Amino acid sequence: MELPKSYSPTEVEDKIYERWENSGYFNPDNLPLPDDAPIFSLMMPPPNVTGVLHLGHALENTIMDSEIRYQRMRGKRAVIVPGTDHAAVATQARVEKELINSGKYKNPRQELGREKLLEIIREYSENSKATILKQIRKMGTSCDWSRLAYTFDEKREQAVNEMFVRMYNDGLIYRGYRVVNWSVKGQSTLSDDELVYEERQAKFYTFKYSPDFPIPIATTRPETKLGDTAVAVNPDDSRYKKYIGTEFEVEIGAAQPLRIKIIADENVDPDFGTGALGVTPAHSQIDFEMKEKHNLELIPVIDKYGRMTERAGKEYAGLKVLEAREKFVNYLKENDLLIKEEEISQNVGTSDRFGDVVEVIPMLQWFVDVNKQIPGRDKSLKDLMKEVFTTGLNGDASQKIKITPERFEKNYFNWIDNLRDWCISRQIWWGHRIPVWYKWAISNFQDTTRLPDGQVSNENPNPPAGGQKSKKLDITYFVHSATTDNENGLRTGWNGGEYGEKGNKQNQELREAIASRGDKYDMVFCSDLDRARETAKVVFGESGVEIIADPRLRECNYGDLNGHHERDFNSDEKYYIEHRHPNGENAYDVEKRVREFLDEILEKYAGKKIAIVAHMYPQRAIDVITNSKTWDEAIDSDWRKNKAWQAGWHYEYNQQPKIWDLKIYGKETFENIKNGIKRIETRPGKPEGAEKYWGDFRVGDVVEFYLSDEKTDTKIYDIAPIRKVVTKITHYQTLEDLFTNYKMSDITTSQNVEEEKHWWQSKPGLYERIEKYGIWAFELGEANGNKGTEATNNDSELYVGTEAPTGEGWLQDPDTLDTWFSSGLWTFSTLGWPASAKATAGKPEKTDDLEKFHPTSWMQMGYEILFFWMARMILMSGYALQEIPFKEVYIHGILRDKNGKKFSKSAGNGIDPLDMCAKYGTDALRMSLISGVTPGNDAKFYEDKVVGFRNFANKLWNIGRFIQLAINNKQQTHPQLRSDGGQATNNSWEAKTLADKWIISRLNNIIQEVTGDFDNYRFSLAAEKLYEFAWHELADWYVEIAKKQGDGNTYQLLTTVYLETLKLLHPFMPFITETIFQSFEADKMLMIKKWPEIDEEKINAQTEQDFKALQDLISAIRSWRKSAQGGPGGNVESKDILKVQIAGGGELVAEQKELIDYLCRTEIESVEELAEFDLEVDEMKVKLVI
RNA sequence: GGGCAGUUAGCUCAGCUGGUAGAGCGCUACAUUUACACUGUAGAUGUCAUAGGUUCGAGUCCUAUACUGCCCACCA
Repeated sequence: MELPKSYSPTEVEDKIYERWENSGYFNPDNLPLPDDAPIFSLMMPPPNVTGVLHLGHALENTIMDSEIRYQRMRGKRAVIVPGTDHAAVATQARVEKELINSGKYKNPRQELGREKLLEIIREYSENSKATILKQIRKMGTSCDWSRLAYTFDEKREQAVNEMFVRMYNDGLIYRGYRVVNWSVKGQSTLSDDELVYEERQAKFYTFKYSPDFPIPIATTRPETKLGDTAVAVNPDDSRYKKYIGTEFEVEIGAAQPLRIKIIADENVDPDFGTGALGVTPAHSQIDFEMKEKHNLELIPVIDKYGRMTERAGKEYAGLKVLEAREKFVNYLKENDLLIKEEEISQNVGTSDRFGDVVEVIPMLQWFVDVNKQIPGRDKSLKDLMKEVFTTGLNGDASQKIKITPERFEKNYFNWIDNLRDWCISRQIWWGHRIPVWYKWAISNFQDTTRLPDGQVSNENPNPPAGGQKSKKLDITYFVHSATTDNENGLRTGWNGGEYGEKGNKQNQELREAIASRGDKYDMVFCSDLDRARETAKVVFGESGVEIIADPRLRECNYGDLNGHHERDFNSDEKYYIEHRHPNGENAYDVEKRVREFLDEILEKYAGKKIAIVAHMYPQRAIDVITNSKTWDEAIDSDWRKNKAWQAGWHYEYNQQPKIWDLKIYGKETFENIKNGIKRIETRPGKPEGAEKYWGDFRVGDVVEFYLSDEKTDTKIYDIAPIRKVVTKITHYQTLEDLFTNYKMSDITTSQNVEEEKHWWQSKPGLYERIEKYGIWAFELGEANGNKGTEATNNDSELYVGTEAPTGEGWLQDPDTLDTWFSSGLWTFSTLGWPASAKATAGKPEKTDDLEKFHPTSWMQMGYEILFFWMARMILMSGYALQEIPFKEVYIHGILRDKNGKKFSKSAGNGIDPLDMCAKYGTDALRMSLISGVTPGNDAKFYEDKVVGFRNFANKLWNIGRFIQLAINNKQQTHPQLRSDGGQATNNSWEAKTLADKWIISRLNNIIQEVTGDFDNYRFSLAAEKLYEFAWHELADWYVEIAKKQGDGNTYQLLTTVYLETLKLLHPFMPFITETIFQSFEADKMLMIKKWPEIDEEKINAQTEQDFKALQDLISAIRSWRKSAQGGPGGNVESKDILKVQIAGGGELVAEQKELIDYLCRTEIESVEELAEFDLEVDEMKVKLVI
């Protein structure tokens, strides 16, 4: 087959790839190798399906394909398993952005809902995936497509679920209420590693909580100070030492006065700021840790919409963070508390994907515990992650990872040392659903789609598939305005609602407040008492919304509060309680009817935004019901101070049961409860200032019992808590009452009244309270169908499993997993792990592929994902398989444009690798990505570089073309030369001349060096050496010499050297080398040819030295010719007659005279050897020294 | 604050274990030659950031310093 004049990559590349693919040799199982051939496996770092391949991917594909092709030619059973990554946040953020940019949607999550949005993302990702896979082919990557994987396909989902369940069962995954990084814009958590720090200017305020507070503190986030619970100082700080341990109560405008405890902490730098740190456990990682250490309270003042909470105080509730900051700073100024205000620059954590400032807020999320000991192993995940670089996994030196370049080890260790528990739950939808189901969480976990701008969508965008539709009410509660009666201090609720000046003003304020917030309500409810009805009408009447009066929203019927709230009986008018109706209600009755009311409207108007205008007690009842408060707590918040008619209280009602946790002493009791023996729990009324008492519980609440150690009063954790639901509550005035109303057999704790009395009497304080307040009895029922997995307890309300639980009413956690959770499994989830659903914790089960290819031989990645990915692969693999994920890892840098800037869409400097392929050929692109690049260092990419390698490809091509043309010309005289039958490479040549010996020596040298370079991952060097050899030795010299030598032997030799060179170049330039090779040997495939063997005997230093001398001489002559003849139009036709004077090597010159004459177009007349070097040049003589 | 890289020709960068400074691009001159103008031949260009040290010998090893970039922590 004759080659065209120049190489046109576009015509051959696709065909060649197809030929490779059809050959089946991408699949290692098909390679013609002995059974015991060594394995070389490599997992493709899966590109994100967020778009198309960029240059970085091109680089990765080139590196790994070069490596795999080299290994394949070395006779290894080599495989690249290809795949793509669903890239949870990245993809969803990308699609949402596009939807918003399209102008069709303002908030896609809200407007489309979970299923529809997921559908769109799926479609997008499938398109993107298809494109990417095509592009990978285009790059020439020799992957085994039969093993193609996707982090979000069914098999990988199994792996993810299996891993989650195992880690959960081993206690390494836990659900906890802890501070997390929260993107307000993205409405999702982020891991610590996903934060991008930006330097910004900020104001640094120094202030005091109150005039007499002894320690000033400084902050850039004053608004969070509304949630401070401590001030930390350095234990050695003489200024503050005396205050350590004391507690202050300060009133700074929060819902309740702050109790500030002065604590000592080593980490406080006495020289920074005021040397004292205001501790805000709810909104700072470090402060949260202090809270754990010093047992502080936690007050969340910022909510997940980036607005201030009720706890921040009525003045602040609902304000955006920045508004609150301004307001609080003003407050400080007005009260003369602000000491200093200075400009500083600080690092602010922002979200890479969503682009907003990240808030730290406390939330219930899932975490991987990196410090806990792995059951059955003497190490934590953190230890394990270190071990693989030190002693080797489990102390096995063969399970040690080698990293190139080594310096990244240090980075890695530094990162590990700072590693906190890994938050793995995300609130975005695109990703692996957390394999946890909740029985009681039907509405608790529904997605709220309230936006940062305050808009609220009441439609549940995520109706659980096949399950119950979750329900929720969005309630804003307003207290009616003051009537003239009120103003006169009369509490004559039944009377009409005439407004005085104050009432009218309040009404006006309320209308304005509602209007300014743009609040729209679907319904307004009010109590049937006049003043509430009036207020509702005045305030909402014009909006046309229906106003419904409901008697259940009344103030209490002035009932007998029956001893539950002692303070209420004080009648200090603080709580409006009077005793008009002896048979009226108590607070719990109010709660009961309010709950009925709520249940009813929830049934009818689920998802609606409603306003309620009523009185104080129903509001407290709602507070109790929705916020799990006790009545005491509800009563404690002084509603009048907080201008309820302006702000309104905001509640979400969703029928979620309260879950209480309760200590149980005595294992027998615990077991009785666990085993479902019917039981009545009895408790006396509330001890003063004590924790919960039974009067706080209500029917439907869930009680979680923990077994506690009587002596130390601590929970015994190796006994899982059990859960029961409260089915009935009765209050008895005396123990006798209790025992007459219950059958004794129902009661397991005591056999009779006397015994029970005896027990109580032994605890005088308690018994007195029974005497005074009576006793509560509770009946407990089974909390419904909550069978967890084997390793967890049977009574958990949550189910963790690889598949959905059977039975009614289970709802899967709507959260998804951090994308790196699935990426971490990549090296083995791609190989069929888990082998079966029966695989049990700690016992790796192996598929054939897993057995054969894991740990993988090699991995390459950019340093920017070292922590994200490498660390997590080590964690997952080391945990689940007790194996390292890969034996060696090669770190490459990132590509930058010619100005050193990162490539990015926004910078507009993006280069599409496919454009480069089309313009210059894939091989040229590959070479340009490989050469001039050192491991771990960034490299600049510019088009000129590709042009250079395109030229090189063409040079390579034309050498082949020359050989073939020459051979065809010679065929008459040398019939053994054939270009098409394979005989051309039969090695039937002999290195006869100096040039022959030289090129063979050089070839072997190159083989040796390039092989060494490959083995040490010096790809760049290998590529450059081959470039140099092929062009400047083979083409520039030997090809020219071959023209002179011109015999069959020479061409045979030339062909051999050439084809060997093609083999060496094949890993870098697969397409062109394969194409040329097949034009020489049509029935063979270069891809699986054996890598050239070094024949060390053929390496001859003397030969190379001699030839070098010859080259120097020829160069010198040419140089002389040029300078001697000078200027253009020199005489080229006629040959110059030369007399050569030379210091040493005269023999060589004489011997190579003909060649020199040929290459220099000269005629050497004589050669004279001189003793001394003298580089003068005259007309016809060349003097030089060798 | 801790760490890691880099500083070599006009530009982009090699230079692995210390042994007389390299490549590509660009630049200059010549050449239309039968594989290739996507070419060939010849040529110019460097106190290898600075200062010390080790060594027979240092771009390479050691110690400081300067500048540039990156990572981590802090950011009250």
